[in-house]
Amino acid sequence: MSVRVRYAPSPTGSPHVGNIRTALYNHLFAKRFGGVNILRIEDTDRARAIEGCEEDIIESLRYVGVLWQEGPGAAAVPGRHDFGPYRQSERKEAGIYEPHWRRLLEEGNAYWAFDTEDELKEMRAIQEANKQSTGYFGGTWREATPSQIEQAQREGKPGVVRLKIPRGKTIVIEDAVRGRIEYDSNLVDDPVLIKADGMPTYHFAAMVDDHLMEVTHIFRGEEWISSAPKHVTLFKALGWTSPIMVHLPVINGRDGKKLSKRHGDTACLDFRRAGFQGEALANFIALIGWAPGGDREVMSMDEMAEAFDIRGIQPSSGVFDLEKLNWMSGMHIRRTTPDDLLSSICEYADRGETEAYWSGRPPGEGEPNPRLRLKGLRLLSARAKDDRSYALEAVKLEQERVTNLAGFGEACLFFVQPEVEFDPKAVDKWFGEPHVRALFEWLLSRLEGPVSSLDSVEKYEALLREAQGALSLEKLGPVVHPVRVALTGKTTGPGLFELMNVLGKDEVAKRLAAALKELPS
RNA sequence: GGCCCGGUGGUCUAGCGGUUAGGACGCCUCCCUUUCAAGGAGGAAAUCGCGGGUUCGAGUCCCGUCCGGGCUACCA
Repeated sequence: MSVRVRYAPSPTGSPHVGNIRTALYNHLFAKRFGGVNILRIEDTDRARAIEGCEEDIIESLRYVGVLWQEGPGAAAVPGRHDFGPYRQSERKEAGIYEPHWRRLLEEGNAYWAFDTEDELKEMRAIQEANKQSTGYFGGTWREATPSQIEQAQREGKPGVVRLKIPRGKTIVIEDAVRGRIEYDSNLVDDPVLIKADGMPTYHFAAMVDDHLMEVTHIFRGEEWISSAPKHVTLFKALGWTSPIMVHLPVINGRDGKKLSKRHGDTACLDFRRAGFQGEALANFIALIGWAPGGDREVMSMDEMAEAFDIRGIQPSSGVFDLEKLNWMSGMHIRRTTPDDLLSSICEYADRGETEAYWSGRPPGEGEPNPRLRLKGLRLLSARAKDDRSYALEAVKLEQERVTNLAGFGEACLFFVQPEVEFDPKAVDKWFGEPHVRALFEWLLSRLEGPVSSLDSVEKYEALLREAQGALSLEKLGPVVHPVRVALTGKTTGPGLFELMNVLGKDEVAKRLAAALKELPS
């Protein structure tokens, strides 16, 4: 039987990295075994539904490179059996669930219950007072007679359908990650299958859909593990075989607590806004909770799919370590071809959310200066439009010292800004040296004079070495460093000769002249 | 409270009865070098949560215990 898996989010918020990791595992697993990945929207809770959420889900998936062959946003394949619709609200409307719960009722595996909210609350209070487990273990309705039920219905009481969990048994679940887990069925309460508004609950809809959609493996968060006995009971009652369950460990924040807003970026799309490439994020989150064989870490989506194996999934929870993401992101930046990289940078720079993301951060304290970053990004993207090869050369020179798309903003800024913005510390460090004025003037005279063509890295190097000799300097450093500050405004960056070669003779001359004016008199 | 899951350096992890407990991020040192990175070579950092067993031998198996987490909804 071929593999069929599903990512089944409920549209209650923008998916965070933990959710997306689940989606990623589904994709990797399907891809590894040539199976199908399904996107199914679990929108059975009308009260919690958030408008526009489905778009966020789809965008998040596309961003990290998760593919799905069935469900909203999937391209229809002619001739293939369609298991849709793929939104549970639509499935409910289509009457897909009803025959199954009716059957459960008829066969005595489920029952109507008409407890009011207050009655339920009171029951729970009593259970708590008596230190019993809370939940619906029978109440007044599990063993109600048909006439009692009829009467309640006649009175128009709102009712729910509950699954009748068999008592006095051991319910066994086989988890692919943790192995065999046993539950005392007396401790498993009767879950609601159909709510009073007629909508199915997760417990019912998800399992019915998994069966109908011929799902073979259920990848889901660990938080579902304790309701798994309800699910296997349901499958059994319906005479269906349960898919293999794969419960995934949770991802925590730095402090070991569940990932939340106070950890900063947690939504998948936050990382797109921050400038991480989708594949880098995917690589990183895949490795929280899963280890491919060997010592491999930096992997493309294809490489991960090839290596993906449930046996490599960790049962223990993991921590989201931004430092390591940064490193991994840098590795992916280096693996990207310069041409693709430039395209990604421009796309990133041009996206509206980028500006919103960075301009909303306070300047200072942290490393990146949002103002310079945005300025660089904007200018670089503009430059790429009318002189792509220039922008490409700039990107190439910065490629190995930048860790994500956003970093090209400040890194490439000096290449594309009309006037260099000097870092005061760089100026303090080098422009005060006594030989600098003479150095700049010497270079300027050579550049403005009838020099032979300066069209290679080597020629720039030769020029600077000549300057070193002309000024009788022992080392090349005193030549290189001030010139670097003059041309870039900074003390760090690509090799000076390389960068001069990209800037070109005229621009170098212009900047040297401008720098001369910055020198203390 | 009850039930369930988890526990190897700060972090991600390898390990599947016998290893000097391996790798990666981060940190430190050195090399390379015009700076910063990248790259290379080293280093500090884990009595494998703790305590008992089983065994010639335990991170690996068993029990207990502690700590962390999840569930305990007509939410998913």
